[in-house]
Amino acid sequence: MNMREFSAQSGLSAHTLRYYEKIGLLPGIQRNASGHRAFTSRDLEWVNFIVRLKDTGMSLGNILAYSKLRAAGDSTLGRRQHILEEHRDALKTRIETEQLHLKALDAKITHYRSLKAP
Amino acid sequence: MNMREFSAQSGLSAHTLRYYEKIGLLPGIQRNASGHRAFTSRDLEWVNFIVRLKDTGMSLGNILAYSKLRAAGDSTLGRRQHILEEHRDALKTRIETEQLHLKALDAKITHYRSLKAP
DNA sequence: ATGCAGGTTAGAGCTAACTCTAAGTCAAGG
DNA sequence: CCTTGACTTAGAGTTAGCTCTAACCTGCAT
Repeated sequence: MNMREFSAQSGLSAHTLRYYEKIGLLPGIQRNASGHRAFTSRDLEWVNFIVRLKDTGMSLGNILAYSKLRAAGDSTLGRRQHILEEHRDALKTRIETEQLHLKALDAKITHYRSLKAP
Repeated sequence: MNMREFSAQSGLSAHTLRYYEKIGLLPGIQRNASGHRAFTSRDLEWVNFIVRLKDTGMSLGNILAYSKLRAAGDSTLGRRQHILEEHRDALKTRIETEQLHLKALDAKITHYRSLKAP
C-alpha cells in the first residue's frame, strides 16, 4: 500500500503519517526500491488503533509509551493490558461526566425555549 | 469575591481567569477602589458555564462568539439557543462514538486476558 | 528526453490554550 | 516608615499536535 492509499484508508494526512513515523509511533514501516513507504494491512490495523486511543483522549506521548511496549514483545503484555484498563476506566468516567453535561445543556435549552414561547 | 476566592470557586487559576477576561470571555468584571477585580456570584455562574462548554469540546473561540451574543442582550436568544442545540447534538454524537470506542477497548482487554491465562 | 505525478527529507511555521515573568501598586500590621 | 502579601499589567515563553515549505528523487507516458 502506498502513501496515498494508506492515507485514504487511515483518514490521516500524509503529513501526519510521516510525523507519526518520525516520533516513533509507526515502527518498522517497509520501503520499496525507490525509498517510498510500503504499508501493510498490519500497519493499517495499528494506526487505526492509534486513532482510537487518540480519539478517546490519550496523548501521543502515552500512545508512544504503549507503542514501545508493543515493539518490545510478549513480555510486556501485562503492562499493556494495565495501561488499556486504566484508559478504559478513564474513558468510562469521562462518558459519565459528559452525560451529566448533556443533561445540563438540555436543561438550558429547555429554559431558552420557555423564554421564546411563554 | 477577590481573585483568590474566585479562582478557588471556579477551579481555574488566576492566570487563566485573567487570560479569559483579556480575550473577552468575562465581560463586565467590576473593580474595587484599588483596581482589584471584584467578582460576583453571577460571574461565577457564567465562568462555570464556560467550563462546561469547554469540557464538552467547544473551543474558546466559539465560546467567545456565544459570549458576545449574550452580552448583546435578549435579541440574540434565538441564535444562542441554536448554538447550544448544535453543540448538544455534537456532544450526543461524541458520547455515542465514545461508547463504541469503550466497547472496542473492552474487547481488546478481554483478548489480552485470554492470552495471559489460557 | 521531457514533463508530470507521486513520492522523499529536514526543518520551519502555525494554532490553541494556557503559563509564567518582570515590574509595579496598594492596604494593613508591627 | 517599612515590610508583607495580594493583587495589577504587558508581554514573553511553553506545549501538543500538527501543517507546510523547499528542494530533491523516481518511474512512466507522450
